[in-house]
Amino acid sequence: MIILEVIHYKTMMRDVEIEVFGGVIGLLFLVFGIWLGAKFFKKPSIDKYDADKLGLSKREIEVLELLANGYSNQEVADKLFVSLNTAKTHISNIYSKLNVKRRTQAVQKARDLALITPPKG
Amino acid sequence: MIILEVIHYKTMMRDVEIEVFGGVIGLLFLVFGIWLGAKFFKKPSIDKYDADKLGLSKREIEVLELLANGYSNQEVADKLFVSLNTAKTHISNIYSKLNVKRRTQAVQKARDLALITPPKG
DNA sequence: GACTAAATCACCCTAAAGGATGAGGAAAAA
DNA sequence: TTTTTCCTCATCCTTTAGGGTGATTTAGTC
Repeated sequence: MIILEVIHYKTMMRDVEIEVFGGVIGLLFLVFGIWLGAKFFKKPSIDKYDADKLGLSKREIEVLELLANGYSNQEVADKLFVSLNTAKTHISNIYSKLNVKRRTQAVQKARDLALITPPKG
Repeated sequence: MIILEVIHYKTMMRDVEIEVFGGVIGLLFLVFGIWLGAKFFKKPSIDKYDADKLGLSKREIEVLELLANGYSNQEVADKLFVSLNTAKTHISNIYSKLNVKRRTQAVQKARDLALITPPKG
């Protein structure tokens, strides 16, 4: 293994250099460890597969995320730079595809199916 | 620093021992890194928030649960065997106490504060 | 007993949400 | 190129949600 080879080569160095080297190696493992920790404990992103199965478009997922964050129709429209009518159309289409009748149900179903980013944490 | 002292002491060891030592040190940093990564990226476990601090009554928590399950005002009323007006009053009071303006925000906040039963698990 | 909080219900009104439908343009797929 | 999907916006209409206020009853507290 390359790293161990380098460690072996290090035996020719002076004492101060050895300590610095050890620190660098430790730092590398530390960074790698943090990366591993983040990889396995960080919240998962949206499941595009399920979204496709329900026929939800990219825009609709976007709207769904906003609904889950408590935005009103008008706020969704402002956020996406579209008219209120457009936002309402998207929302209505979402209800149809999710087979629900209200936004709270849509958000609930979206959470269950992991269609949206989970709540903060 | 203790670890660096140990690394220094290591210079008296034989080559094979050096490699093993390096692996151990790396492993320690790795574990520490994973711990760090988990600490900052893992979803924190929900501490049981004191509903009393928000002044939410038992009945209001009940209503909140129903809102989180996507019920309409009328359905909440039916579920609790009260009038629609009563349900609306409870809901309005909830909004005031949670300092929100819409039901989706109330549900969101209730989830964040673990005031209601989590969706799953 | 008086005080307080909680739960209940009512009426008024405005704002927001939702249903149905049509339609035009852009982009991708056939 | 034709078709289809998506995004966009619109109008009309109904239903639901929400804000404000006041009132009654009951249960627990001081």
